[in-house]
Amino acid sequence: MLNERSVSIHQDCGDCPIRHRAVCARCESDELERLEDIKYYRKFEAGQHIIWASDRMDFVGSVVSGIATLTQTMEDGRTQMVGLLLPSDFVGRPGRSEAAYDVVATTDLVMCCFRKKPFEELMDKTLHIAHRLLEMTLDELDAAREWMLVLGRKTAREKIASLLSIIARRDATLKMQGTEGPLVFDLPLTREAMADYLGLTLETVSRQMSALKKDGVILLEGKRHVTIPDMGRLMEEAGDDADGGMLA
Amino acid sequence: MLNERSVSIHQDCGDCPIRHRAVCARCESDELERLEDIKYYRKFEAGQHIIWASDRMDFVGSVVSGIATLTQTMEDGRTQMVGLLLPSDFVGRPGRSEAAYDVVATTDLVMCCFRKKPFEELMDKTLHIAHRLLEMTLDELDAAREWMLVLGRKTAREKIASLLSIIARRDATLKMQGTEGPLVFDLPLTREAMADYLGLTLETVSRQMSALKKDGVILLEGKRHVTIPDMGRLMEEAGDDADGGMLA
DNA sequence: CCAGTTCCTTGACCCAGATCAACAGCGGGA
DNA sequence: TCCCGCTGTTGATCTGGGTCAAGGAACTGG
Repeated sequence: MLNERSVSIHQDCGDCPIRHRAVCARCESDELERLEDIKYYRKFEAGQHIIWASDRMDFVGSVVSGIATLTQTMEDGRTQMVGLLLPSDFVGRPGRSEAAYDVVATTDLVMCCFRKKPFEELMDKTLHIAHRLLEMTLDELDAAREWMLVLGRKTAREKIASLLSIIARRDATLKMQGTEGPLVFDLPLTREAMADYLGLTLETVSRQMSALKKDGVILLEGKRHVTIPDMGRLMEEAGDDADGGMLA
Repeated sequence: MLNERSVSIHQDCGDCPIRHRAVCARCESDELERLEDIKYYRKFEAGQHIIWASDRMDFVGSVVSGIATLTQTMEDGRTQMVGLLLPSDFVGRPGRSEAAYDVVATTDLVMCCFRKKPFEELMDKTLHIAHRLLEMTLDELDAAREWMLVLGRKTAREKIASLLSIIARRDATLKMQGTEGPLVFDLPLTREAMADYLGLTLETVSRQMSALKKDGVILLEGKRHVTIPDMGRLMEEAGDDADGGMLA
């Protein structure tokens, strides 16, 4: 609401950058047309709340570009990030009217939205949407469970390495490159956001980043620009020996 | 496999105790008949592995009675429980052939199974099944995220209180009673299993159980029989002030 | 009845990560 | 230009929960 831009961008679904990964991925052209009828775009600025926990939610949608976080907060202020939303990820929960978590844009962000009611009606008639959403939800559930292992059992160093390897891998798939050569990317998160994701304090995050840098596991240029010379090494540090647990 | 009983129990779906909560909950009688054609029961003993992580999985199913756990293990033996499966919960992942986690029966257990292939085919034609499964998966995702807050940000005492309140609430709904009066139940988990769920050691679990008992938050009779005189008090101890985060 | 198991409890000590604190780098606005 | 606010780093110290160790209670089979 506040300084959100009601945008009149309109993009043809056929040219959409997330066409083949989002909730609409499996739709045929006629189904896509019906989605196109009810879709609209919204733009959010970095730092802006997209949804407030326990607010009424009357839309669902897909992240088109930018990054958002899903966050839970206790009364005394302790916060835990419970999801990282990248382009093509789905926001919202059909069949529930209240939002369960805060959704915050960490970068400037564009969403492709649908009003909840029409989307639900369309989903009831369109197996391709229901199936794709089920598949995406199952992937997210796997990712959440992977993350439970990180939170419950890994050391601070392993946690940092796990987060870096997840971001690196997602970034690589987004750029359509393999994970053999050195990987280079910009961290989309502040040290505090990383801490909230990992169940640590920002001081510990900073210290472990410095330690990984000193040990040559990562290279740091400025605070955010990361180079990973050897992905295998990083995964060892994460305790994920080679096979690698993925996060949606 | 080993000492599993290939059972010839056959139950009419109409009389099934989980009829209204399981993946088949929304099915009409004709849809139920088709499910009935492909279903079969399997019985597992307490302690027995139902599924091994990374094994080929060629069936899915619902827990009819008993309790099972979903567990992840690192190479060095650190383990984290990532799910607690109660009657009506669904096991398996349509569209994936490898199991992602170990599934272990913690009590004697009966499952209503479907071979994966026929189930998937049926799901493709039956919206009521696809929708119910989506709904259940979304609930599990909420529960997993709720649990991420517990693992990442709560103290040992809060973790124990959280687990107890979840078990107490589930038990109450199973018995169809409210959460006003004192709640009485038997813990379905050993101290070690509780520790694996909470990301603690069994010693810490034991100490905190003793502390909660000393402070009158819970009453203990033997090691497993728990009475909760005041549910509100327990939820305060869990840091969930009153509203209460639920776990599927 | 006893020996062996499994599950649990309790104590003593230690350490990884939290907490408290000082400070450095770096835009951005007037 | 200087100042301010934000993000990040690093040091000193503290502490919650881990680790190691010694038993106790209940159950099982011989």
